[in-house]
Amino acid sequence: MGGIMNEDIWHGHKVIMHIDMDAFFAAVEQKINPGLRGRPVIVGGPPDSRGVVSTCSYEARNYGVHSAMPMKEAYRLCPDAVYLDTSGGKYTYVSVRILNILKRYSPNVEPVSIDEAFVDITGSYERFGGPEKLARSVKEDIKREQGLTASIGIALNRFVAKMASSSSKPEGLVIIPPQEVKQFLWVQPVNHLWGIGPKTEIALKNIGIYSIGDLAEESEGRLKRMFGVMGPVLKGMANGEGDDGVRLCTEEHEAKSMGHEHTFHRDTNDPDEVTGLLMYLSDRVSRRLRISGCEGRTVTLKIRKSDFKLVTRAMTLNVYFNSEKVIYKAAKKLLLGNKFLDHPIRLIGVSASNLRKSEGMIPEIGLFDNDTHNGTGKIDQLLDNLRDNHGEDSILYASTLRF
DNA sequence: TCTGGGGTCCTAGGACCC
DNA sequence: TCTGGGGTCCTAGGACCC
Repeated sequence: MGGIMNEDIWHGHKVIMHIDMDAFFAAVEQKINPGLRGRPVIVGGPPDSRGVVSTCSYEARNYGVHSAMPMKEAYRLCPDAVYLDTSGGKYTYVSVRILNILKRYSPNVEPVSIDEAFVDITGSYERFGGPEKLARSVKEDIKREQGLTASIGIALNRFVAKMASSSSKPEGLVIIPPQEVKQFLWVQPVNHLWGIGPKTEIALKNIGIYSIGDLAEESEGRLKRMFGVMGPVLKGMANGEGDDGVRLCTEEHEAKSMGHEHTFHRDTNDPDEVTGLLMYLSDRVSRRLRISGCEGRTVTLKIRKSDFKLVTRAMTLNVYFNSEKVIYKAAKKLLLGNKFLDHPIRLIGVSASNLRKSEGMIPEIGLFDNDTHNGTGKIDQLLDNLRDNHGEDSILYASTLRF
């Protein structure tokens, strides 16, 4: 160590690795079912549904299919593809195994989503012979043990690492040394920057900013006037400045809201159909609250109308709740009180927010007495027990059976 | 082609309190 | 007569990410 040849280009910087699984859901399906290998696989539901593509295999991408594309359009482009529903359990199982692989290389692993994670390898890369050797070893482990490929980016902070991994999918490995961050960023279009979506991209183009390099040169004052607090942050990112702190997966992540939503196969304002779904969604939300030991105080009803316009109405209660009855009652009040049934509805959603951890005590109450301090009754407890022992769909409210 | 479902964060206005 | 300034809570909408 110490010779000029070995001088550490990372000295004084963190070394952050971003791992992104290639076409994750589709790749898992192809791994489980060898008959799907080499074929276009589209995960996201039946081809005639109103959904969008969640993930598709690279074979499907050759037909122009990509994620977030409406299912019906994917079908038009690639009618011979295999269409699959997403099935959470399988993917979570593989995801946990991949996180365990990553933990061999550093304890500082931050899962971003089911198929992505950041790893702070500042303190461990030397042990593996440098960042590149470490990354190659990670990819080999994932390939050998899970039969899947990943793309990896390494840089001095999280968002540059993420952009590095995105820049060479699939099976990529891109390392951006601290000295080369600006060259890497500035030639790219501005919408490649994390946090710049379609709206911001248009606003930036309107003032002549097309590349990240353009953004880096724009005056901070102008950006602040246009984008508020985000303005200067964006300029900083264009110059490679960003958060390099990795949040450990051992740190408890407290959810801020929990919700479920569903799009009807056809728009409807049939009261039975709408309230039936509302009951189902309320049930799902209350169940999630209880499983995670949370209570909420605010119920939000979300309605997407036939014209695709989104409306939300919220109600904050005086008491915390985690029972289906309380959520449903509030959601129904919001539905009827705002006359949402006067016009056809495309989607409804129910969510709970203003969350806190429940107090542990469960008061002694009668079977049909559901009006306890937090709204949890014996019936809910019975349902929880049934589902814990026999599965999530072992019991449903009668009115939810149609779904 | 007609646009999912799970979230987070930010903004802005109004009610209300001191 | 007119009418402050700060703070919190709540609601609604919107941008963005995976």
